[in-house]
Amino acid sequence: MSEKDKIKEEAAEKEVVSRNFIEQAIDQDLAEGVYDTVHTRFPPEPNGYLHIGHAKSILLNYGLAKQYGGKFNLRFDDTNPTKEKSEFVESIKEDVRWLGADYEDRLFFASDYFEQMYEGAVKLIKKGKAYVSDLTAEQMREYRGTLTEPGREDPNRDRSVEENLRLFEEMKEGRYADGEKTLRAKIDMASPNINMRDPILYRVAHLAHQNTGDQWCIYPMYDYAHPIEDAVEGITHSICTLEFEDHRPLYNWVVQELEYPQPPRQIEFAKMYLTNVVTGKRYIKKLVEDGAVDGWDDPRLVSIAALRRRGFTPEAIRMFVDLCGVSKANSSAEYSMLEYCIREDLKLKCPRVMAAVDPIRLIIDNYPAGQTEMLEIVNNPENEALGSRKVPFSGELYIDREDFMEEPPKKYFRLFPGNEVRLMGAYFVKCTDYEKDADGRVTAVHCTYDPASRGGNSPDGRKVKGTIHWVSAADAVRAEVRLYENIIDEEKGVYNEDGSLNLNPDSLKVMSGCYVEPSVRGAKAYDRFQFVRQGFFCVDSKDSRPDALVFNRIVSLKSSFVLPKK
RNA sequence: UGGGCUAUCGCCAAGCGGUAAGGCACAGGACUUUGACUCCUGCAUUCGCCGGUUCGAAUCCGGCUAGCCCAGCCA
Repeated sequence: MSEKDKIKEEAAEKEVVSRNFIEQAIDQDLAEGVYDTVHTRFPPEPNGYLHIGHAKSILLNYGLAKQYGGKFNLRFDDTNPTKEKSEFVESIKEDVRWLGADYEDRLFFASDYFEQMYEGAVKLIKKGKAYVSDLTAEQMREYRGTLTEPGREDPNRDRSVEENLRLFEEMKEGRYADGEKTLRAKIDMASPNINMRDPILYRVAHLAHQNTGDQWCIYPMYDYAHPIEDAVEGITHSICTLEFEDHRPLYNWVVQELEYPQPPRQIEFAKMYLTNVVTGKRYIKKLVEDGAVDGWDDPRLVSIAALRRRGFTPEAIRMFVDLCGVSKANSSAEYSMLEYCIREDLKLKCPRVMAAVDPIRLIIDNYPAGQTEMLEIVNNPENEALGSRKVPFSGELYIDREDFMEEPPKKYFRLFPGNEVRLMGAYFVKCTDYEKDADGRVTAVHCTYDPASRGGNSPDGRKVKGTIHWVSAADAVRAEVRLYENIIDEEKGVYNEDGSLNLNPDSLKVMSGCYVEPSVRGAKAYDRFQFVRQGFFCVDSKDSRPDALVFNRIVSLKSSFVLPKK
């Protein structure tokens, strides 16, 4: 009965899962009948690669649509041809799809609405709400005023509707050079909100656009274009980041003046990054140019492409985003939270296999010479569905260097002279001797095995404290394993005083002579494994070949074992 | 110094006037053929600060402090 109460309580707890402030706003809108559906969008400018920060926006928007039975659009905000490339629209589409944010057939481009935007501008001019300005960029800045002083009115502010119409038409026809004329909204030059001081709606730019080519030489500004894009697509909740809060009055001004029947509602949230990561385009560009990283998808980076290559799953990223939550407080999540998510996701999904990343030989002196036997080992003790495999065992194995010590500290319960351990899934072995090279480096460890302990248990009930992993030398698959640490030196923080990055010199360790058990032979790109006692690993999609496997360490296993310092 | 926003445990984050959820991290312990996993246990007499209202305040009011954003013909 107390058992029942517990279950009840747990169920109640689940019901009470709190809603974030955006969900609360949507609930209210729905309850009040402001909207009867939810339609969101992810509106990236195709000017670079997506990173973990974008994942939050994508998954938040997609998740909301799904949760409320609504729709989700992918829309490229391509209103500034100077920065945009079709290369980026392709990579963004790939990343969004990979993350699982299904926009179905709703892929849009802001540039598809250029005609409507133009007509909207004409409408504003006719309403006396917009005018053509002759001010240069520099003059514009002077007239704008400062944070504390109001701006001054544009000398062209009171041009007639007819003249504005003619001038704007001429802008469109290409009669003016870049920067010669702009179209401005007529709002309030004395507004304490600088965004409302007659913001520019259109600028002239004689430039080919990635989507519309040479069709246009005037391009709408974000503040004018974005509300139109949302309204045209029937977006109900336009979710963006905090820095646009000041733009909301302008957003509302546009949809109101253009008289859209069901204006969308802009809601801002705080973007969240990870602590100690690099996301700045300039910085990453420099790392790539300097050869400090392998490219924009170097597994040490946190672009979506990098995370994918490292071996992260969309599920783990989704879990991470969910765990972080949504709020308006600027924050930065610790990397350990992401690590938790990927371990949690992979724990049951991956087969657990054995690999000697830094191998030394283990010779079983009393094992019949030339003999090999096949041992059946389960692939994942926590997930029977993954079945089992046969692993060859012989008298000469590889083990990891860390699993042997000549002079062990206290509480070390791996291999050392005289100590007995279990070879996982195989036999008990007792260390009898070891060999060193001229430099004093251990090259081989000798032991004897107990034939009665086959499978890993002794019939006499004898216990061992340590269990180590192994690979049969003659059957092992040679592989390269790449061990990653944060590319940033976490002790010092991301940036140096001069603005350069504090790089961690040990962020990449390439282990080239690793031995992996034969069951991984033929592993393909993105195949993931747990290397028992070590971590989760993923076949590198760029450099791995069937006959020369390359593994990326996605994340290590947690460990409370630390070797005491000598 | 104008405007906007934010402040709850090391990091996220609930809380919406009735007496501080949860997760990550961390620390103990149990279990263990992964020093993993799992399971227990611990982890904010206190909500940026100071006042006020109230029987009662993290929640309401006033004042202060700190941080973030805004003066692109970028988004």
